[in-house]
Amino acid sequence: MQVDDVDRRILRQMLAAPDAARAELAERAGVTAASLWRRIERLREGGVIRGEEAVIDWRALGWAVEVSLRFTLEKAHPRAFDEFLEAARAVPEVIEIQTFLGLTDVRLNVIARDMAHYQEIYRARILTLPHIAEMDALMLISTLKDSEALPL
Amino acid sequence: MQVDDVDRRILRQMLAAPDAARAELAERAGVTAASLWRRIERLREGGVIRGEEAVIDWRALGWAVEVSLRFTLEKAHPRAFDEFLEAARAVPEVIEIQTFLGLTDVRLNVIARDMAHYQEIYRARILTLPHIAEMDALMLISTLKDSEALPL
DNA sequence: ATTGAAACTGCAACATT
DNA sequence: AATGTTGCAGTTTCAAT
Repeated sequence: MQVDDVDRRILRQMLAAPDAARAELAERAGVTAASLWRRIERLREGGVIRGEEAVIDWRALGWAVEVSLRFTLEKAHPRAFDEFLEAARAVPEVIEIQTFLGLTDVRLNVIARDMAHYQEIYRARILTLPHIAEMDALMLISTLKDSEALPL
Repeated sequence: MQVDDVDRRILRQMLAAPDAARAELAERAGVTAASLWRRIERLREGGVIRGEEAVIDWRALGWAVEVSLRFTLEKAHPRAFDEFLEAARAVPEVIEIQTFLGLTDVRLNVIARDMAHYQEIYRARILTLPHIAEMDALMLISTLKDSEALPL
């Protein structure tokens, strides 16, 4: 899909000021509201903008623990990937799933109310996932995203 | 912050149908539009809802490669963390930064236009980051998020 | 919780460059 | 082919009740 400088300016503004009204975004990006609207529409259709998502702070909601788990799967089994992913998806506390090319096959992010709760989820719902060959875990401390310095 | 069942229902609906109009969300959550509005306002103030973000598909924008890099830092140096994070933040191609408790200290997600471009960024901007003791890299294939089965 | 008024948004038709 | 102008129905915001 064709994306020009104006589109990039709009995207940059959308990321920098996510809650701004469309009229304000148009002004910041230096286009009229109608033009902005048409371009956003095009970017949506072209798949560049997937949608607008509410960003939830799980910690504020009382889920104090987030753990990042890496898995290597049993490659011998032909359906290992599919079965593992399907099972992981069904665990409510798994809030993110990524697949990779490399030593590690899958990464899951898991949330829990506290460490005791995490242990519970870990034993009952993570270790029971099928086709795990190896895994390791890291406790997430903080996430930083830079909406200022992006390659747009 | 105090979050009741109605709040949770609203959050669930917001995650399940991010682009739905507020009026529709109100109906789905079984509250009036005014009530929905007040509750969303409260959840924002309480920090549970951080904001609404445009989700960008970097691949559709022409950034075909995304790599997840894990770093262990030189613990000897007292400012290693701060200096590493500051430097990482200044790299436009670094689109996500997370810090951990565990063997690995930091994870960066880096995007590039193609593999050649990635090699360039890797040599010029990643390997030059200060205080790296160890690192490993994984190429991201796909991200799956489950808005259906969340612990709400 | 309901009503209502003002502001804003999504979308379309048409003229303009 | 993309932009700006205008217009309007529908939605959101927010205060009064």
